[in-house]
Amino acid sequence: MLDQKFIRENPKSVEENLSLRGKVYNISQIHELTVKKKDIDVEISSLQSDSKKLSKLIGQEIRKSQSDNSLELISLKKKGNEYRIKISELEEKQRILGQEINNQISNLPNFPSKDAPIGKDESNNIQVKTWGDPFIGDNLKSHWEIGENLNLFDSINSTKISKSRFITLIGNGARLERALINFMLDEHTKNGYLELMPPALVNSESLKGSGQLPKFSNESFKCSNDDLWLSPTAEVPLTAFHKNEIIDCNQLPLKYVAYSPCFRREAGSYGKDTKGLIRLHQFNKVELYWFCEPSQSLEAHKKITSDAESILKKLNLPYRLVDICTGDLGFSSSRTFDLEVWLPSSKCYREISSCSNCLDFQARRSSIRTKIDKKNIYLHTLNGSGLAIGRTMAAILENGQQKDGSVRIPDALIPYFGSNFLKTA
RNA sequence: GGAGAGGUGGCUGAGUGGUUGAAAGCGGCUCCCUGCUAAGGAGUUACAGGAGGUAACUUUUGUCGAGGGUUCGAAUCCCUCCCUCUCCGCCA
Repeated sequence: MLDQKFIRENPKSVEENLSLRGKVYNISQIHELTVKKKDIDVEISSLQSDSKKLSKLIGQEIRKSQSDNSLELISLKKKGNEYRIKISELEEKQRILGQEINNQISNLPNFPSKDAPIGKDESNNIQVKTWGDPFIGDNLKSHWEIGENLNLFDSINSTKISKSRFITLIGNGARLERALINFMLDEHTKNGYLELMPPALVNSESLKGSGQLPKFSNESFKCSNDDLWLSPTAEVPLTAFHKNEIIDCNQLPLKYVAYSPCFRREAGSYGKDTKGLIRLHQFNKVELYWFCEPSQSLEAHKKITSDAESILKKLNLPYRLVDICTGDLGFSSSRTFDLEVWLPSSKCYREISSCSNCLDFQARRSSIRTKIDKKNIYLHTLNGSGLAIGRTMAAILENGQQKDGSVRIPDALIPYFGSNFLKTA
């Protein structure tokens, strides 16, 4: 959420900043509404002040005269009644305006960072660095072929259970998934993160708080009988964990790691990644999340990204770091670094982690603050996948594939998985 | 799902229509006293918004779970909702 006062006082600057996203934003209407609302706020405030004084006077008169229906009192009460009518009329206008403003501002994305590369879509993203040597060879199998050969997961039967884009992990596939979750959680907790296991169902407020609502209601699953949604990412419950709080600045930064199942409708992605583990309605993810003081967030962004990278390094998976351009930034983010893992079968890098600095955008929506120098200021929030489990499995299968059809398990994972190769049973 | 109880400031806890933004206590902060510590004394101590000021600050409004209503005036009366707790039932 952008600051309403800032919009009122700097409409031009708001438009310029938002337009970096490669789309024209016209906020003249919102601006006009905020100005109008301010005038009404001031008028109401002054009428209320008068009305309040009158009420006190009436109270004093009643006590003094021991009667509450003298001619003078009746006239004073009548005047009070006029105040009430006038104020309630204005309040109605104020309410409608406030709602409209809120509605419109909720649909505005965050300002892109000045440091983010300017561009209109993902073709303008910038590769910052690569790590490891991409595995290139002939006759390399896709992870879904490997999965089928080794009987690691099943999508056919899963459509019977649910529908397409669901998967059932089987035997060593399920075991590998579990090993990856435990491995990542252990690595991050060793690294100073506090583990949380939040609810998978979240209410509308929480989705608004992190930016998924109101604009992207189409992208999450909703429960029909309750105000609850299946969480699309642990970022949602983690943000909401501290909703409406003022956090002691001595406790900052707060660093959380959470495993959670994630649910996404993937509307509009028909025909994309229909095979394998890349794009599912339900997937597992280990998420990193920071709450920090504004002055720390640039540093925190580097740290959260390198914490996510450390997992890829330990798993010995080649990857690259991409600086997302202004036109490709997510709604809540001001700057995002994507980590993309090498997938030999498709000879390209695929997103496996997205590390974003949301500045105070989510904190303002969720009202999460801290007190610095006696002033309440909104915190900065950062999130990063550390990592998406399904895509990590896909990468391990493809990058670890051997000529004999087996898959080599990365050394770091062996203690968790229990053996060093995946073979046919 | 059935029955009951309850939601007040950082915490405990008073408060059923009129200077109550809210007693009292605890905690926090400032100052005083004291050789140190302990104890004692005085004061102070919520959040959000608006207006004015470069600022320190001044002023004003709203907020006693949330939203409505009654009234000149609501923490207090009425309605709706949410949440918490206890007991029973059901259940991983």
